[in-house]
Order: sequence, then structure tokens, then C-alpha cells
Amino acid sequence: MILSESIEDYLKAIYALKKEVGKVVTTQLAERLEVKPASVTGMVRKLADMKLVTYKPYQGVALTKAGQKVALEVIRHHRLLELYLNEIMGLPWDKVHQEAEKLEHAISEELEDRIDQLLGHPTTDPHGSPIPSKAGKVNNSSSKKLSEMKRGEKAKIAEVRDEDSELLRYVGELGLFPGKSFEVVNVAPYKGPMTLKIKSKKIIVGREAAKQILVNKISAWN
Amino acid sequence: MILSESIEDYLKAIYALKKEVGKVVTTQLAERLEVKPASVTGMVRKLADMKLVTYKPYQGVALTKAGQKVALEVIRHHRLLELYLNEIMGLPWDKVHQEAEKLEHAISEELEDRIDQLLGHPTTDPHGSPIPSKAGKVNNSSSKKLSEMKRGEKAKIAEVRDEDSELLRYVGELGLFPGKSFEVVNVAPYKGPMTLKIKSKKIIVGREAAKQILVNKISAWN
DNA sequence: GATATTATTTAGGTAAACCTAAATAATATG
DNA sequence: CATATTATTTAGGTTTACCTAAATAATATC
Repeated sequence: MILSESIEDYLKAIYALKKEVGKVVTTQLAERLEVKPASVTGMVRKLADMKLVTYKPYQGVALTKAGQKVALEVIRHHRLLELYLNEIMGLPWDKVHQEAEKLEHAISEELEDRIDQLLGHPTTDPHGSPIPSKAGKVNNSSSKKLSEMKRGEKAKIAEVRDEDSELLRYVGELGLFPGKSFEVVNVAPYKGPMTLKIKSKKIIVGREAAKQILVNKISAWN
Repeated sequence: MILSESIEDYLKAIYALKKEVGKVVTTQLAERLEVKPASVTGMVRKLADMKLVTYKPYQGVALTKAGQKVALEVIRHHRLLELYLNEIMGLPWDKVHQEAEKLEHAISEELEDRIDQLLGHPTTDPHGSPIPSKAGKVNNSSSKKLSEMKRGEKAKIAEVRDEDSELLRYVGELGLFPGKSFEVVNVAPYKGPMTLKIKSKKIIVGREAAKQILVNKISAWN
């Protein structure tokens, strides 16, 4: 099956929106893909004809098994590439998303396999997102937003949104990389900044940035 | 300047044909690009409008300075990628062309620079083709075809055509890699095979394959 | 030098993926 | 519940890069 880059991007976006918002509607798809809603309607009808999505006008879109398979393959390419570019080639973590966005459509299955092998079959990318397996399994550790944590709670950084380069530079300078453990020592009111303690070092992070960071809580009995 | 993949491919093909045949005509361009001659006419007119080529109907096409610059940038991407894929990632030399063909349009200038740096600013790709410098200089060592050599002559393998995977597997099995020195010990008549001696080991190579191999003669007084 | 052949161009058409503007459906508000 | 607002779709248009078929130009052959 030969699918255009556009189609792959649509399927990827539908997968992501489903994960983030639950329901996938025309306007949001259009916004994320930076096209007009009318264009989304047209493409979504086409995807439905191809049995890659199910679509009821005014009701929303959902991936079929076949559509999800394609989406996960593209996401696997993307995240393997991000990790390779960062870890092996030394590109900064705030640059790899943009680069992978183009390369994900260009690499062959053989190159994908080789990258996977060179990286030792990794399971997460540099931003903490899970890398789908070749068979299409994804480790979706149900994590919560850092911005919703309360004072005194402890957690580990799980995942940072990878689309925004500026966010990543900011978060990276603070040392908030996936895997880092911390405690919330203060939460300023009026959507103010949060103060975290990482190994006795205090850092301050804005609430907006904190919304873009997912964490895994460390239970009290650990 | 944002140029489509098609445009980049046309410019690359025009550059290559000019090098190989001297004159670039519609039919040959069409053949190489696997499109119809009528399509070439249309695109070439467009390229002329963009000042990337000069074009006189029925007379042929030639790259302008601007067009050559683009062509060399794409070729630089291609050859750096081939070398990276082969040398660093361990892909066989008969697979890298196909992969680079897609990736050359997808990598950023920053990634190009990083690859160049990781490879130590190389000057030839795995098939012996020169890698244009960032400034657009190419080392075109004027070499001749192996198929045209006579018995007793000595030379070094300079370059093997990279488009044909089967040819590369064949030539690779014979050990005829760029840089290898040899002597022609026999040339069978009627376009028959040639017998070469590499370090006292005799190998036999068909005349058709020999046409695809460029060599640098080693002068007698060396 | 007329005619056949080959090369090239012109004219008109298609598919993909977008667009804008207008129409319609769904939802919210007084 | 009538009306305003927002979401979505429909209709028709654009651009890119192809295509086929027909016309024309260049070249080769008798």
C-alpha cells in the first residue's frame, strides 16, 4: 500500500487527537494540520473510502484497525528517528522533532530496522514518548500533568511535548528531562509558577510549561 | 527558495546528463526521470521561467549558475547520505543509493552539516563519486571506462555507477571497490570478459559491467 | 528533394491536496 | 422556542506534476 505523506500526517494527527481529547472533530484536525476545515472534510471522506477511518458527518472521525496500524508505523518512524538524531548524532532535543517530521516519511523499513537495532530496541524517545513496537503495541503509561500536582507530592518526569522547540529549550535548561525525580515544594496561586526540588536543588517552572509536562506520581508507600 | 522534489530531481538529472553525454535533450531527460517527453517540455519551461535553466526549444537545456548550485546541493546531500548509511550505519553499498534518493530531499542544512562533520568532511561517496563541497566545488577527476582499457595497462578503480543494485552486488563480490589497483591481463574478443589481476589474484569481469566502472590509469613511470 | 522517421511541442485532461465562499446543521442564549 | 453563533459540509476553483493524442519541427533515407 502506497500512502501519501498527507495521508500519513492525517492518520498521525487523528491518533494524537484521539489520545489527547478523546473525540476527533473536523475543526481540531484542521487546526493541528494547519489546513482549512473544508479540506479536512474532503480528506477524511477519502480516508473513509480507503477504510482507514470511520466517519459520520458532524459526528467525528475514528481510526480503523488498518488506520491505526499505519499511524503507529509512522509514529514509530518518528520516535526512532528522534532518538537516533539526539543520542547517536548529537542533535539537541529541541531540534529533533522538526527533522524527524520530514524523515519519517522517507526512511525504508530496512533503515527503520537498522536504527532500531543500533539503538538497542528502545522503548521511549528523547522526550519520553513511547515508541510503538513493530507489531503495533504502545506503552501508554497513564500519567498526569505536572501542572495539576499539589505541594508535597513526588513524581518522575514522564514526557514533554515535543512540538514546541522553545518549550524544550526552556525545560531542558531547567534540567527537567524524562526520568528525573522531584518533589513539588510550592505552587504559587493565580496560575503562578511551581517550585520543584530535584536532588535538593530548587527550580522554578511556569504553570504554562508545566501543563506540557507529563509525570508519573511516586506513591507514598515507595 | 522552496523547491519541490520534482524540481530538484530535474536539476540533478540535467546535471548528470550534461556530465555524461554533453548535451541535454528532452527525450533523454524523460527516459532518466521516467516521465513522458511532453512532461519534460512543460517542466523545463517552468525551470526556465525560474531562471534555473536556459532553454531553447529543439536545442536542449542547460543549467544556469543558480540551477547548478541547487543541483550540487542535492548531489551533496545524496552522496553524504550514501556514505553515512554505508560507513556509519553499516548498510550494504548496493542499498544506499535507493535510500539516499528519498532522504536527500528531507534533510535540513543543519543535519547535512552534522553528517559532514561526523564523517570528517569526506570527498567521495562509497561508489567513488566526488562529494561537492558546500561552496559547490566538485573534484571531477577525468577518468576513463574500465571497458576501454587494453591488456597490460594498470589502473585504480575510481568510480562505480550507483543506480544499479545488481551491478553493485556483482562488482562488490569481485572486490572491485574504489581505490583498488589492478592490471588488465586479458581482454576477450567479441565484447567478451576482461581478466584483471589484483594483488596476484585474478578476477574476471564482464564487458557490460566494465562499462559501468571508471578507472584512473596509473602512468608507466610511476 | 520528396518522403519517412524520430524528436519535440502543443492542447487538453487527470489526480492530489489544498483553497474560498456559500449553504446547512448543530448548539447555545435570551 | 426563536434567533444567534459555531461547526461542518458543499460547490467550485487553483496549483503541481503528471498524462495522452495530435501537430509540428528536425533529421535521415531513397
